[in-house]
Amino acid sequence: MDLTLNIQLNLRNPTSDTETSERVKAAGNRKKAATETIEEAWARILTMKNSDADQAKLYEVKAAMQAGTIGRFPADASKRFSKAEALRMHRELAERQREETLRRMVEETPDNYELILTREQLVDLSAHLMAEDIVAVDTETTGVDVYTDVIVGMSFSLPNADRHVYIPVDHSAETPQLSLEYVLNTLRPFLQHEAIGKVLHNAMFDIAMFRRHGSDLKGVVWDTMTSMHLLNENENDRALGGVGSFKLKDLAPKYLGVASDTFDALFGKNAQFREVPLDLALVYAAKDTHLTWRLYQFQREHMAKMPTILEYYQSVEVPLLYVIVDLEANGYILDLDFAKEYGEQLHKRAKELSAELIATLTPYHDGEDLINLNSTQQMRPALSKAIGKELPNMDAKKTLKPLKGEHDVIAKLLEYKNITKLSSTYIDALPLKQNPTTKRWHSRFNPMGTVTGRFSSGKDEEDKTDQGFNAQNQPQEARPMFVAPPGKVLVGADFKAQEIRCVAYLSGEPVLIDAFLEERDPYAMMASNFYKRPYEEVNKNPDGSDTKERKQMKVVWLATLYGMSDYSLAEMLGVSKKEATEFKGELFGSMPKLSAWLAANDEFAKKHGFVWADKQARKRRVPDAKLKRKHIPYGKWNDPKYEDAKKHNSRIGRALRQTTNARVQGSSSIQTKVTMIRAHEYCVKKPGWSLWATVHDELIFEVPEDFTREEAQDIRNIMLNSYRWGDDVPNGTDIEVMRRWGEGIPVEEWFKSKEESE
DNA sequence: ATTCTGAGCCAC
DNA sequence: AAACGTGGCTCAGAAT
Repeated sequence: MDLTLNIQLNLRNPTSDTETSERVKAAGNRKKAATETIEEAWARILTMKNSDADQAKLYEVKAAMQAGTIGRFPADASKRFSKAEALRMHRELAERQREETLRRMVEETPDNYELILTREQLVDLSAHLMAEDIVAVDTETTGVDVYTDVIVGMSFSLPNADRHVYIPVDHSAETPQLSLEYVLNTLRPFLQHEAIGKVLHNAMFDIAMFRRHGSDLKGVVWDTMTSMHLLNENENDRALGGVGSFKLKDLAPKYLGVASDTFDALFGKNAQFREVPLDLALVYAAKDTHLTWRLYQFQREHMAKMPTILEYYQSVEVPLLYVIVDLEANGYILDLDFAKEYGEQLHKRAKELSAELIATLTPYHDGEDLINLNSTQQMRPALSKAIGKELPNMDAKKTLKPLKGEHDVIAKLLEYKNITKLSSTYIDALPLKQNPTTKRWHSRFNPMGTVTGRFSSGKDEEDKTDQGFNAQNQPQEARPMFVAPPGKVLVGADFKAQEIRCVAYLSGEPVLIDAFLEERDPYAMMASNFYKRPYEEVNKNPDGSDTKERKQMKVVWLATLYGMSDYSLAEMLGVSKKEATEFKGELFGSMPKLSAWLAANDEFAKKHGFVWADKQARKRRVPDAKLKRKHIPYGKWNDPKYEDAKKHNSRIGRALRQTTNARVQGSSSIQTKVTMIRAHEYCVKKPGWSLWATVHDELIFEVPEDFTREEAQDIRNIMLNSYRWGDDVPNGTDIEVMRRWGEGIPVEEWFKSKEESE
């Protein structure tokens, strides 16, 4: 209601022409009296130290004043003209522009945009929807919590009929509207029609929203947001030419040449769409599906030129959307008693440590206030003085840990940091994120959240409820908070050595392939090959622990996969750089096919500016790989003249480090996603079964606790056979059963102990 | 008062 | 010179 009033008020503009000219006149009169003219004031204000944003605003106001469109506020006119006043005038200017934009939007509403308000209109629309092949769909809601918020309207773009409609169902306008229930019932044949395609921007949100209101949205064939990720995963990155986001409003200007204002810019920050007047709601909402449709056509055309990507998108990423909606909706149960008890333990210990640390460090702290143990800025100088040694930074692993044995204060600080991180980020924070509607905890899994194709997990950009959390970085200590529902258990299945198997397949390296064929540990196999010693001897120590050689091989392996320099490798292994270089040289000398593959990845990227994931399903564009290195003469490294050259070269280095990793991580993510789709298909056929989570190389299921050996075997088959690395490299999996996350026993043991207790 | 950035650290 | 890939969250401190 507020907004409607505002708009009406503002259309009867308070700063009418006569008033404006009066103000201009008043300002002019006072100008003579003042010691400073407006021109002088502007000169003074514009030479002040203003931020870029402020400076731009100031110029806008100056131009508007000169054009006579805005004058000084009468209340301010007696005072000296200040920057603050100019900025207040800018706010009025911006507000007028906003109103003008809204007025124009309504005035210029295209003829084929229609508001659907009556049963007759809806019945007619329904018939036309059923005659379409593909329709663009969007919902307008009260918020982004798909378990709590409600639909206030929905829009559709019908390409065959050339119509773009908005159906308000819960706007606070006085105009009578159709009820949501009636609309959903009438449109159900369309919404649930598998063969009538649906195109959306961020489809997971709308699928979940429709489901919440009791109507599945079937037949989604394209998501302009996820497909944009596939077409340009760097769209987020302005340094690589992206627009900085994957929002429809940001993509439309770039790819369709259509200017598009954001919701916030048009309606204000915390505006509710249901308060937007219907004529305005129509043009805004219908434009959304119209743009979605046009973006779809554009994307479709471009992806068709990359048929392997198109095939992957349609057969994996699109079906996956439904899988993730289910996975997220299933959610988690947390053991709040566990969290409370554990949290109290942590607080108690943190308090003790905090008191001791403050007592020790206060004499070395310069500030007036008590030293803040969480501030690296305060802690570094104080701690340096306390131990009599200048610390370069406060990095726990690199800087503090090596000094732990010598200085009790550092040992205590490390324990303190550990505990406070654990409690503030996980143990205390998670219990507060329970969803008010479902009473469960729901994380977000973004299937296109990374540039390589892995999932990211966390909260929604637009989410103001603070209920989201990253489910993929829960530390070992926090995982037991997550418990299986009553009568169920969690079954975790990982891809054993997923990325190394992937490398074995992509490179064709026989040393690696043989390791997997013989079901041997690849690190031990590499160690055996490298040190020319028997496999058993380098695999496990007599006490069952991992050998030094195997551990070292794992470090080197991962280092290489991620493009680590010899310098860093030496640091990590505790040897000289020369030794590290030799070590790597010999190791990879013993695996020529792998070495050739690594080199080929870089060469390909240098030539083409991108690399492929498996089966050319996905590209990772690294345009910086094509740049030519700039020469920096010896001894000039610290010359400021070469700052840009250094930056330039480090971009190239970074791009080349990304190539191999992107191929491996990208291909592995495809394996995980395909397997998830198969796993989901299996779950929907089994009462009580659901997918619970995925953590990159791992799937976790929620299943009835009386699940059978046969069903466990089904899970194994799904893991091993849904996506294979060619014919030569077998997959591997370990399956475990848990009542609490992270406290698993091997599935065989689970069945054995069950039989024994019977 | 709100938003942004960097340091640091959790996961794979 | 920099030196390990992909993410997200919290806190401090600065910027707006």
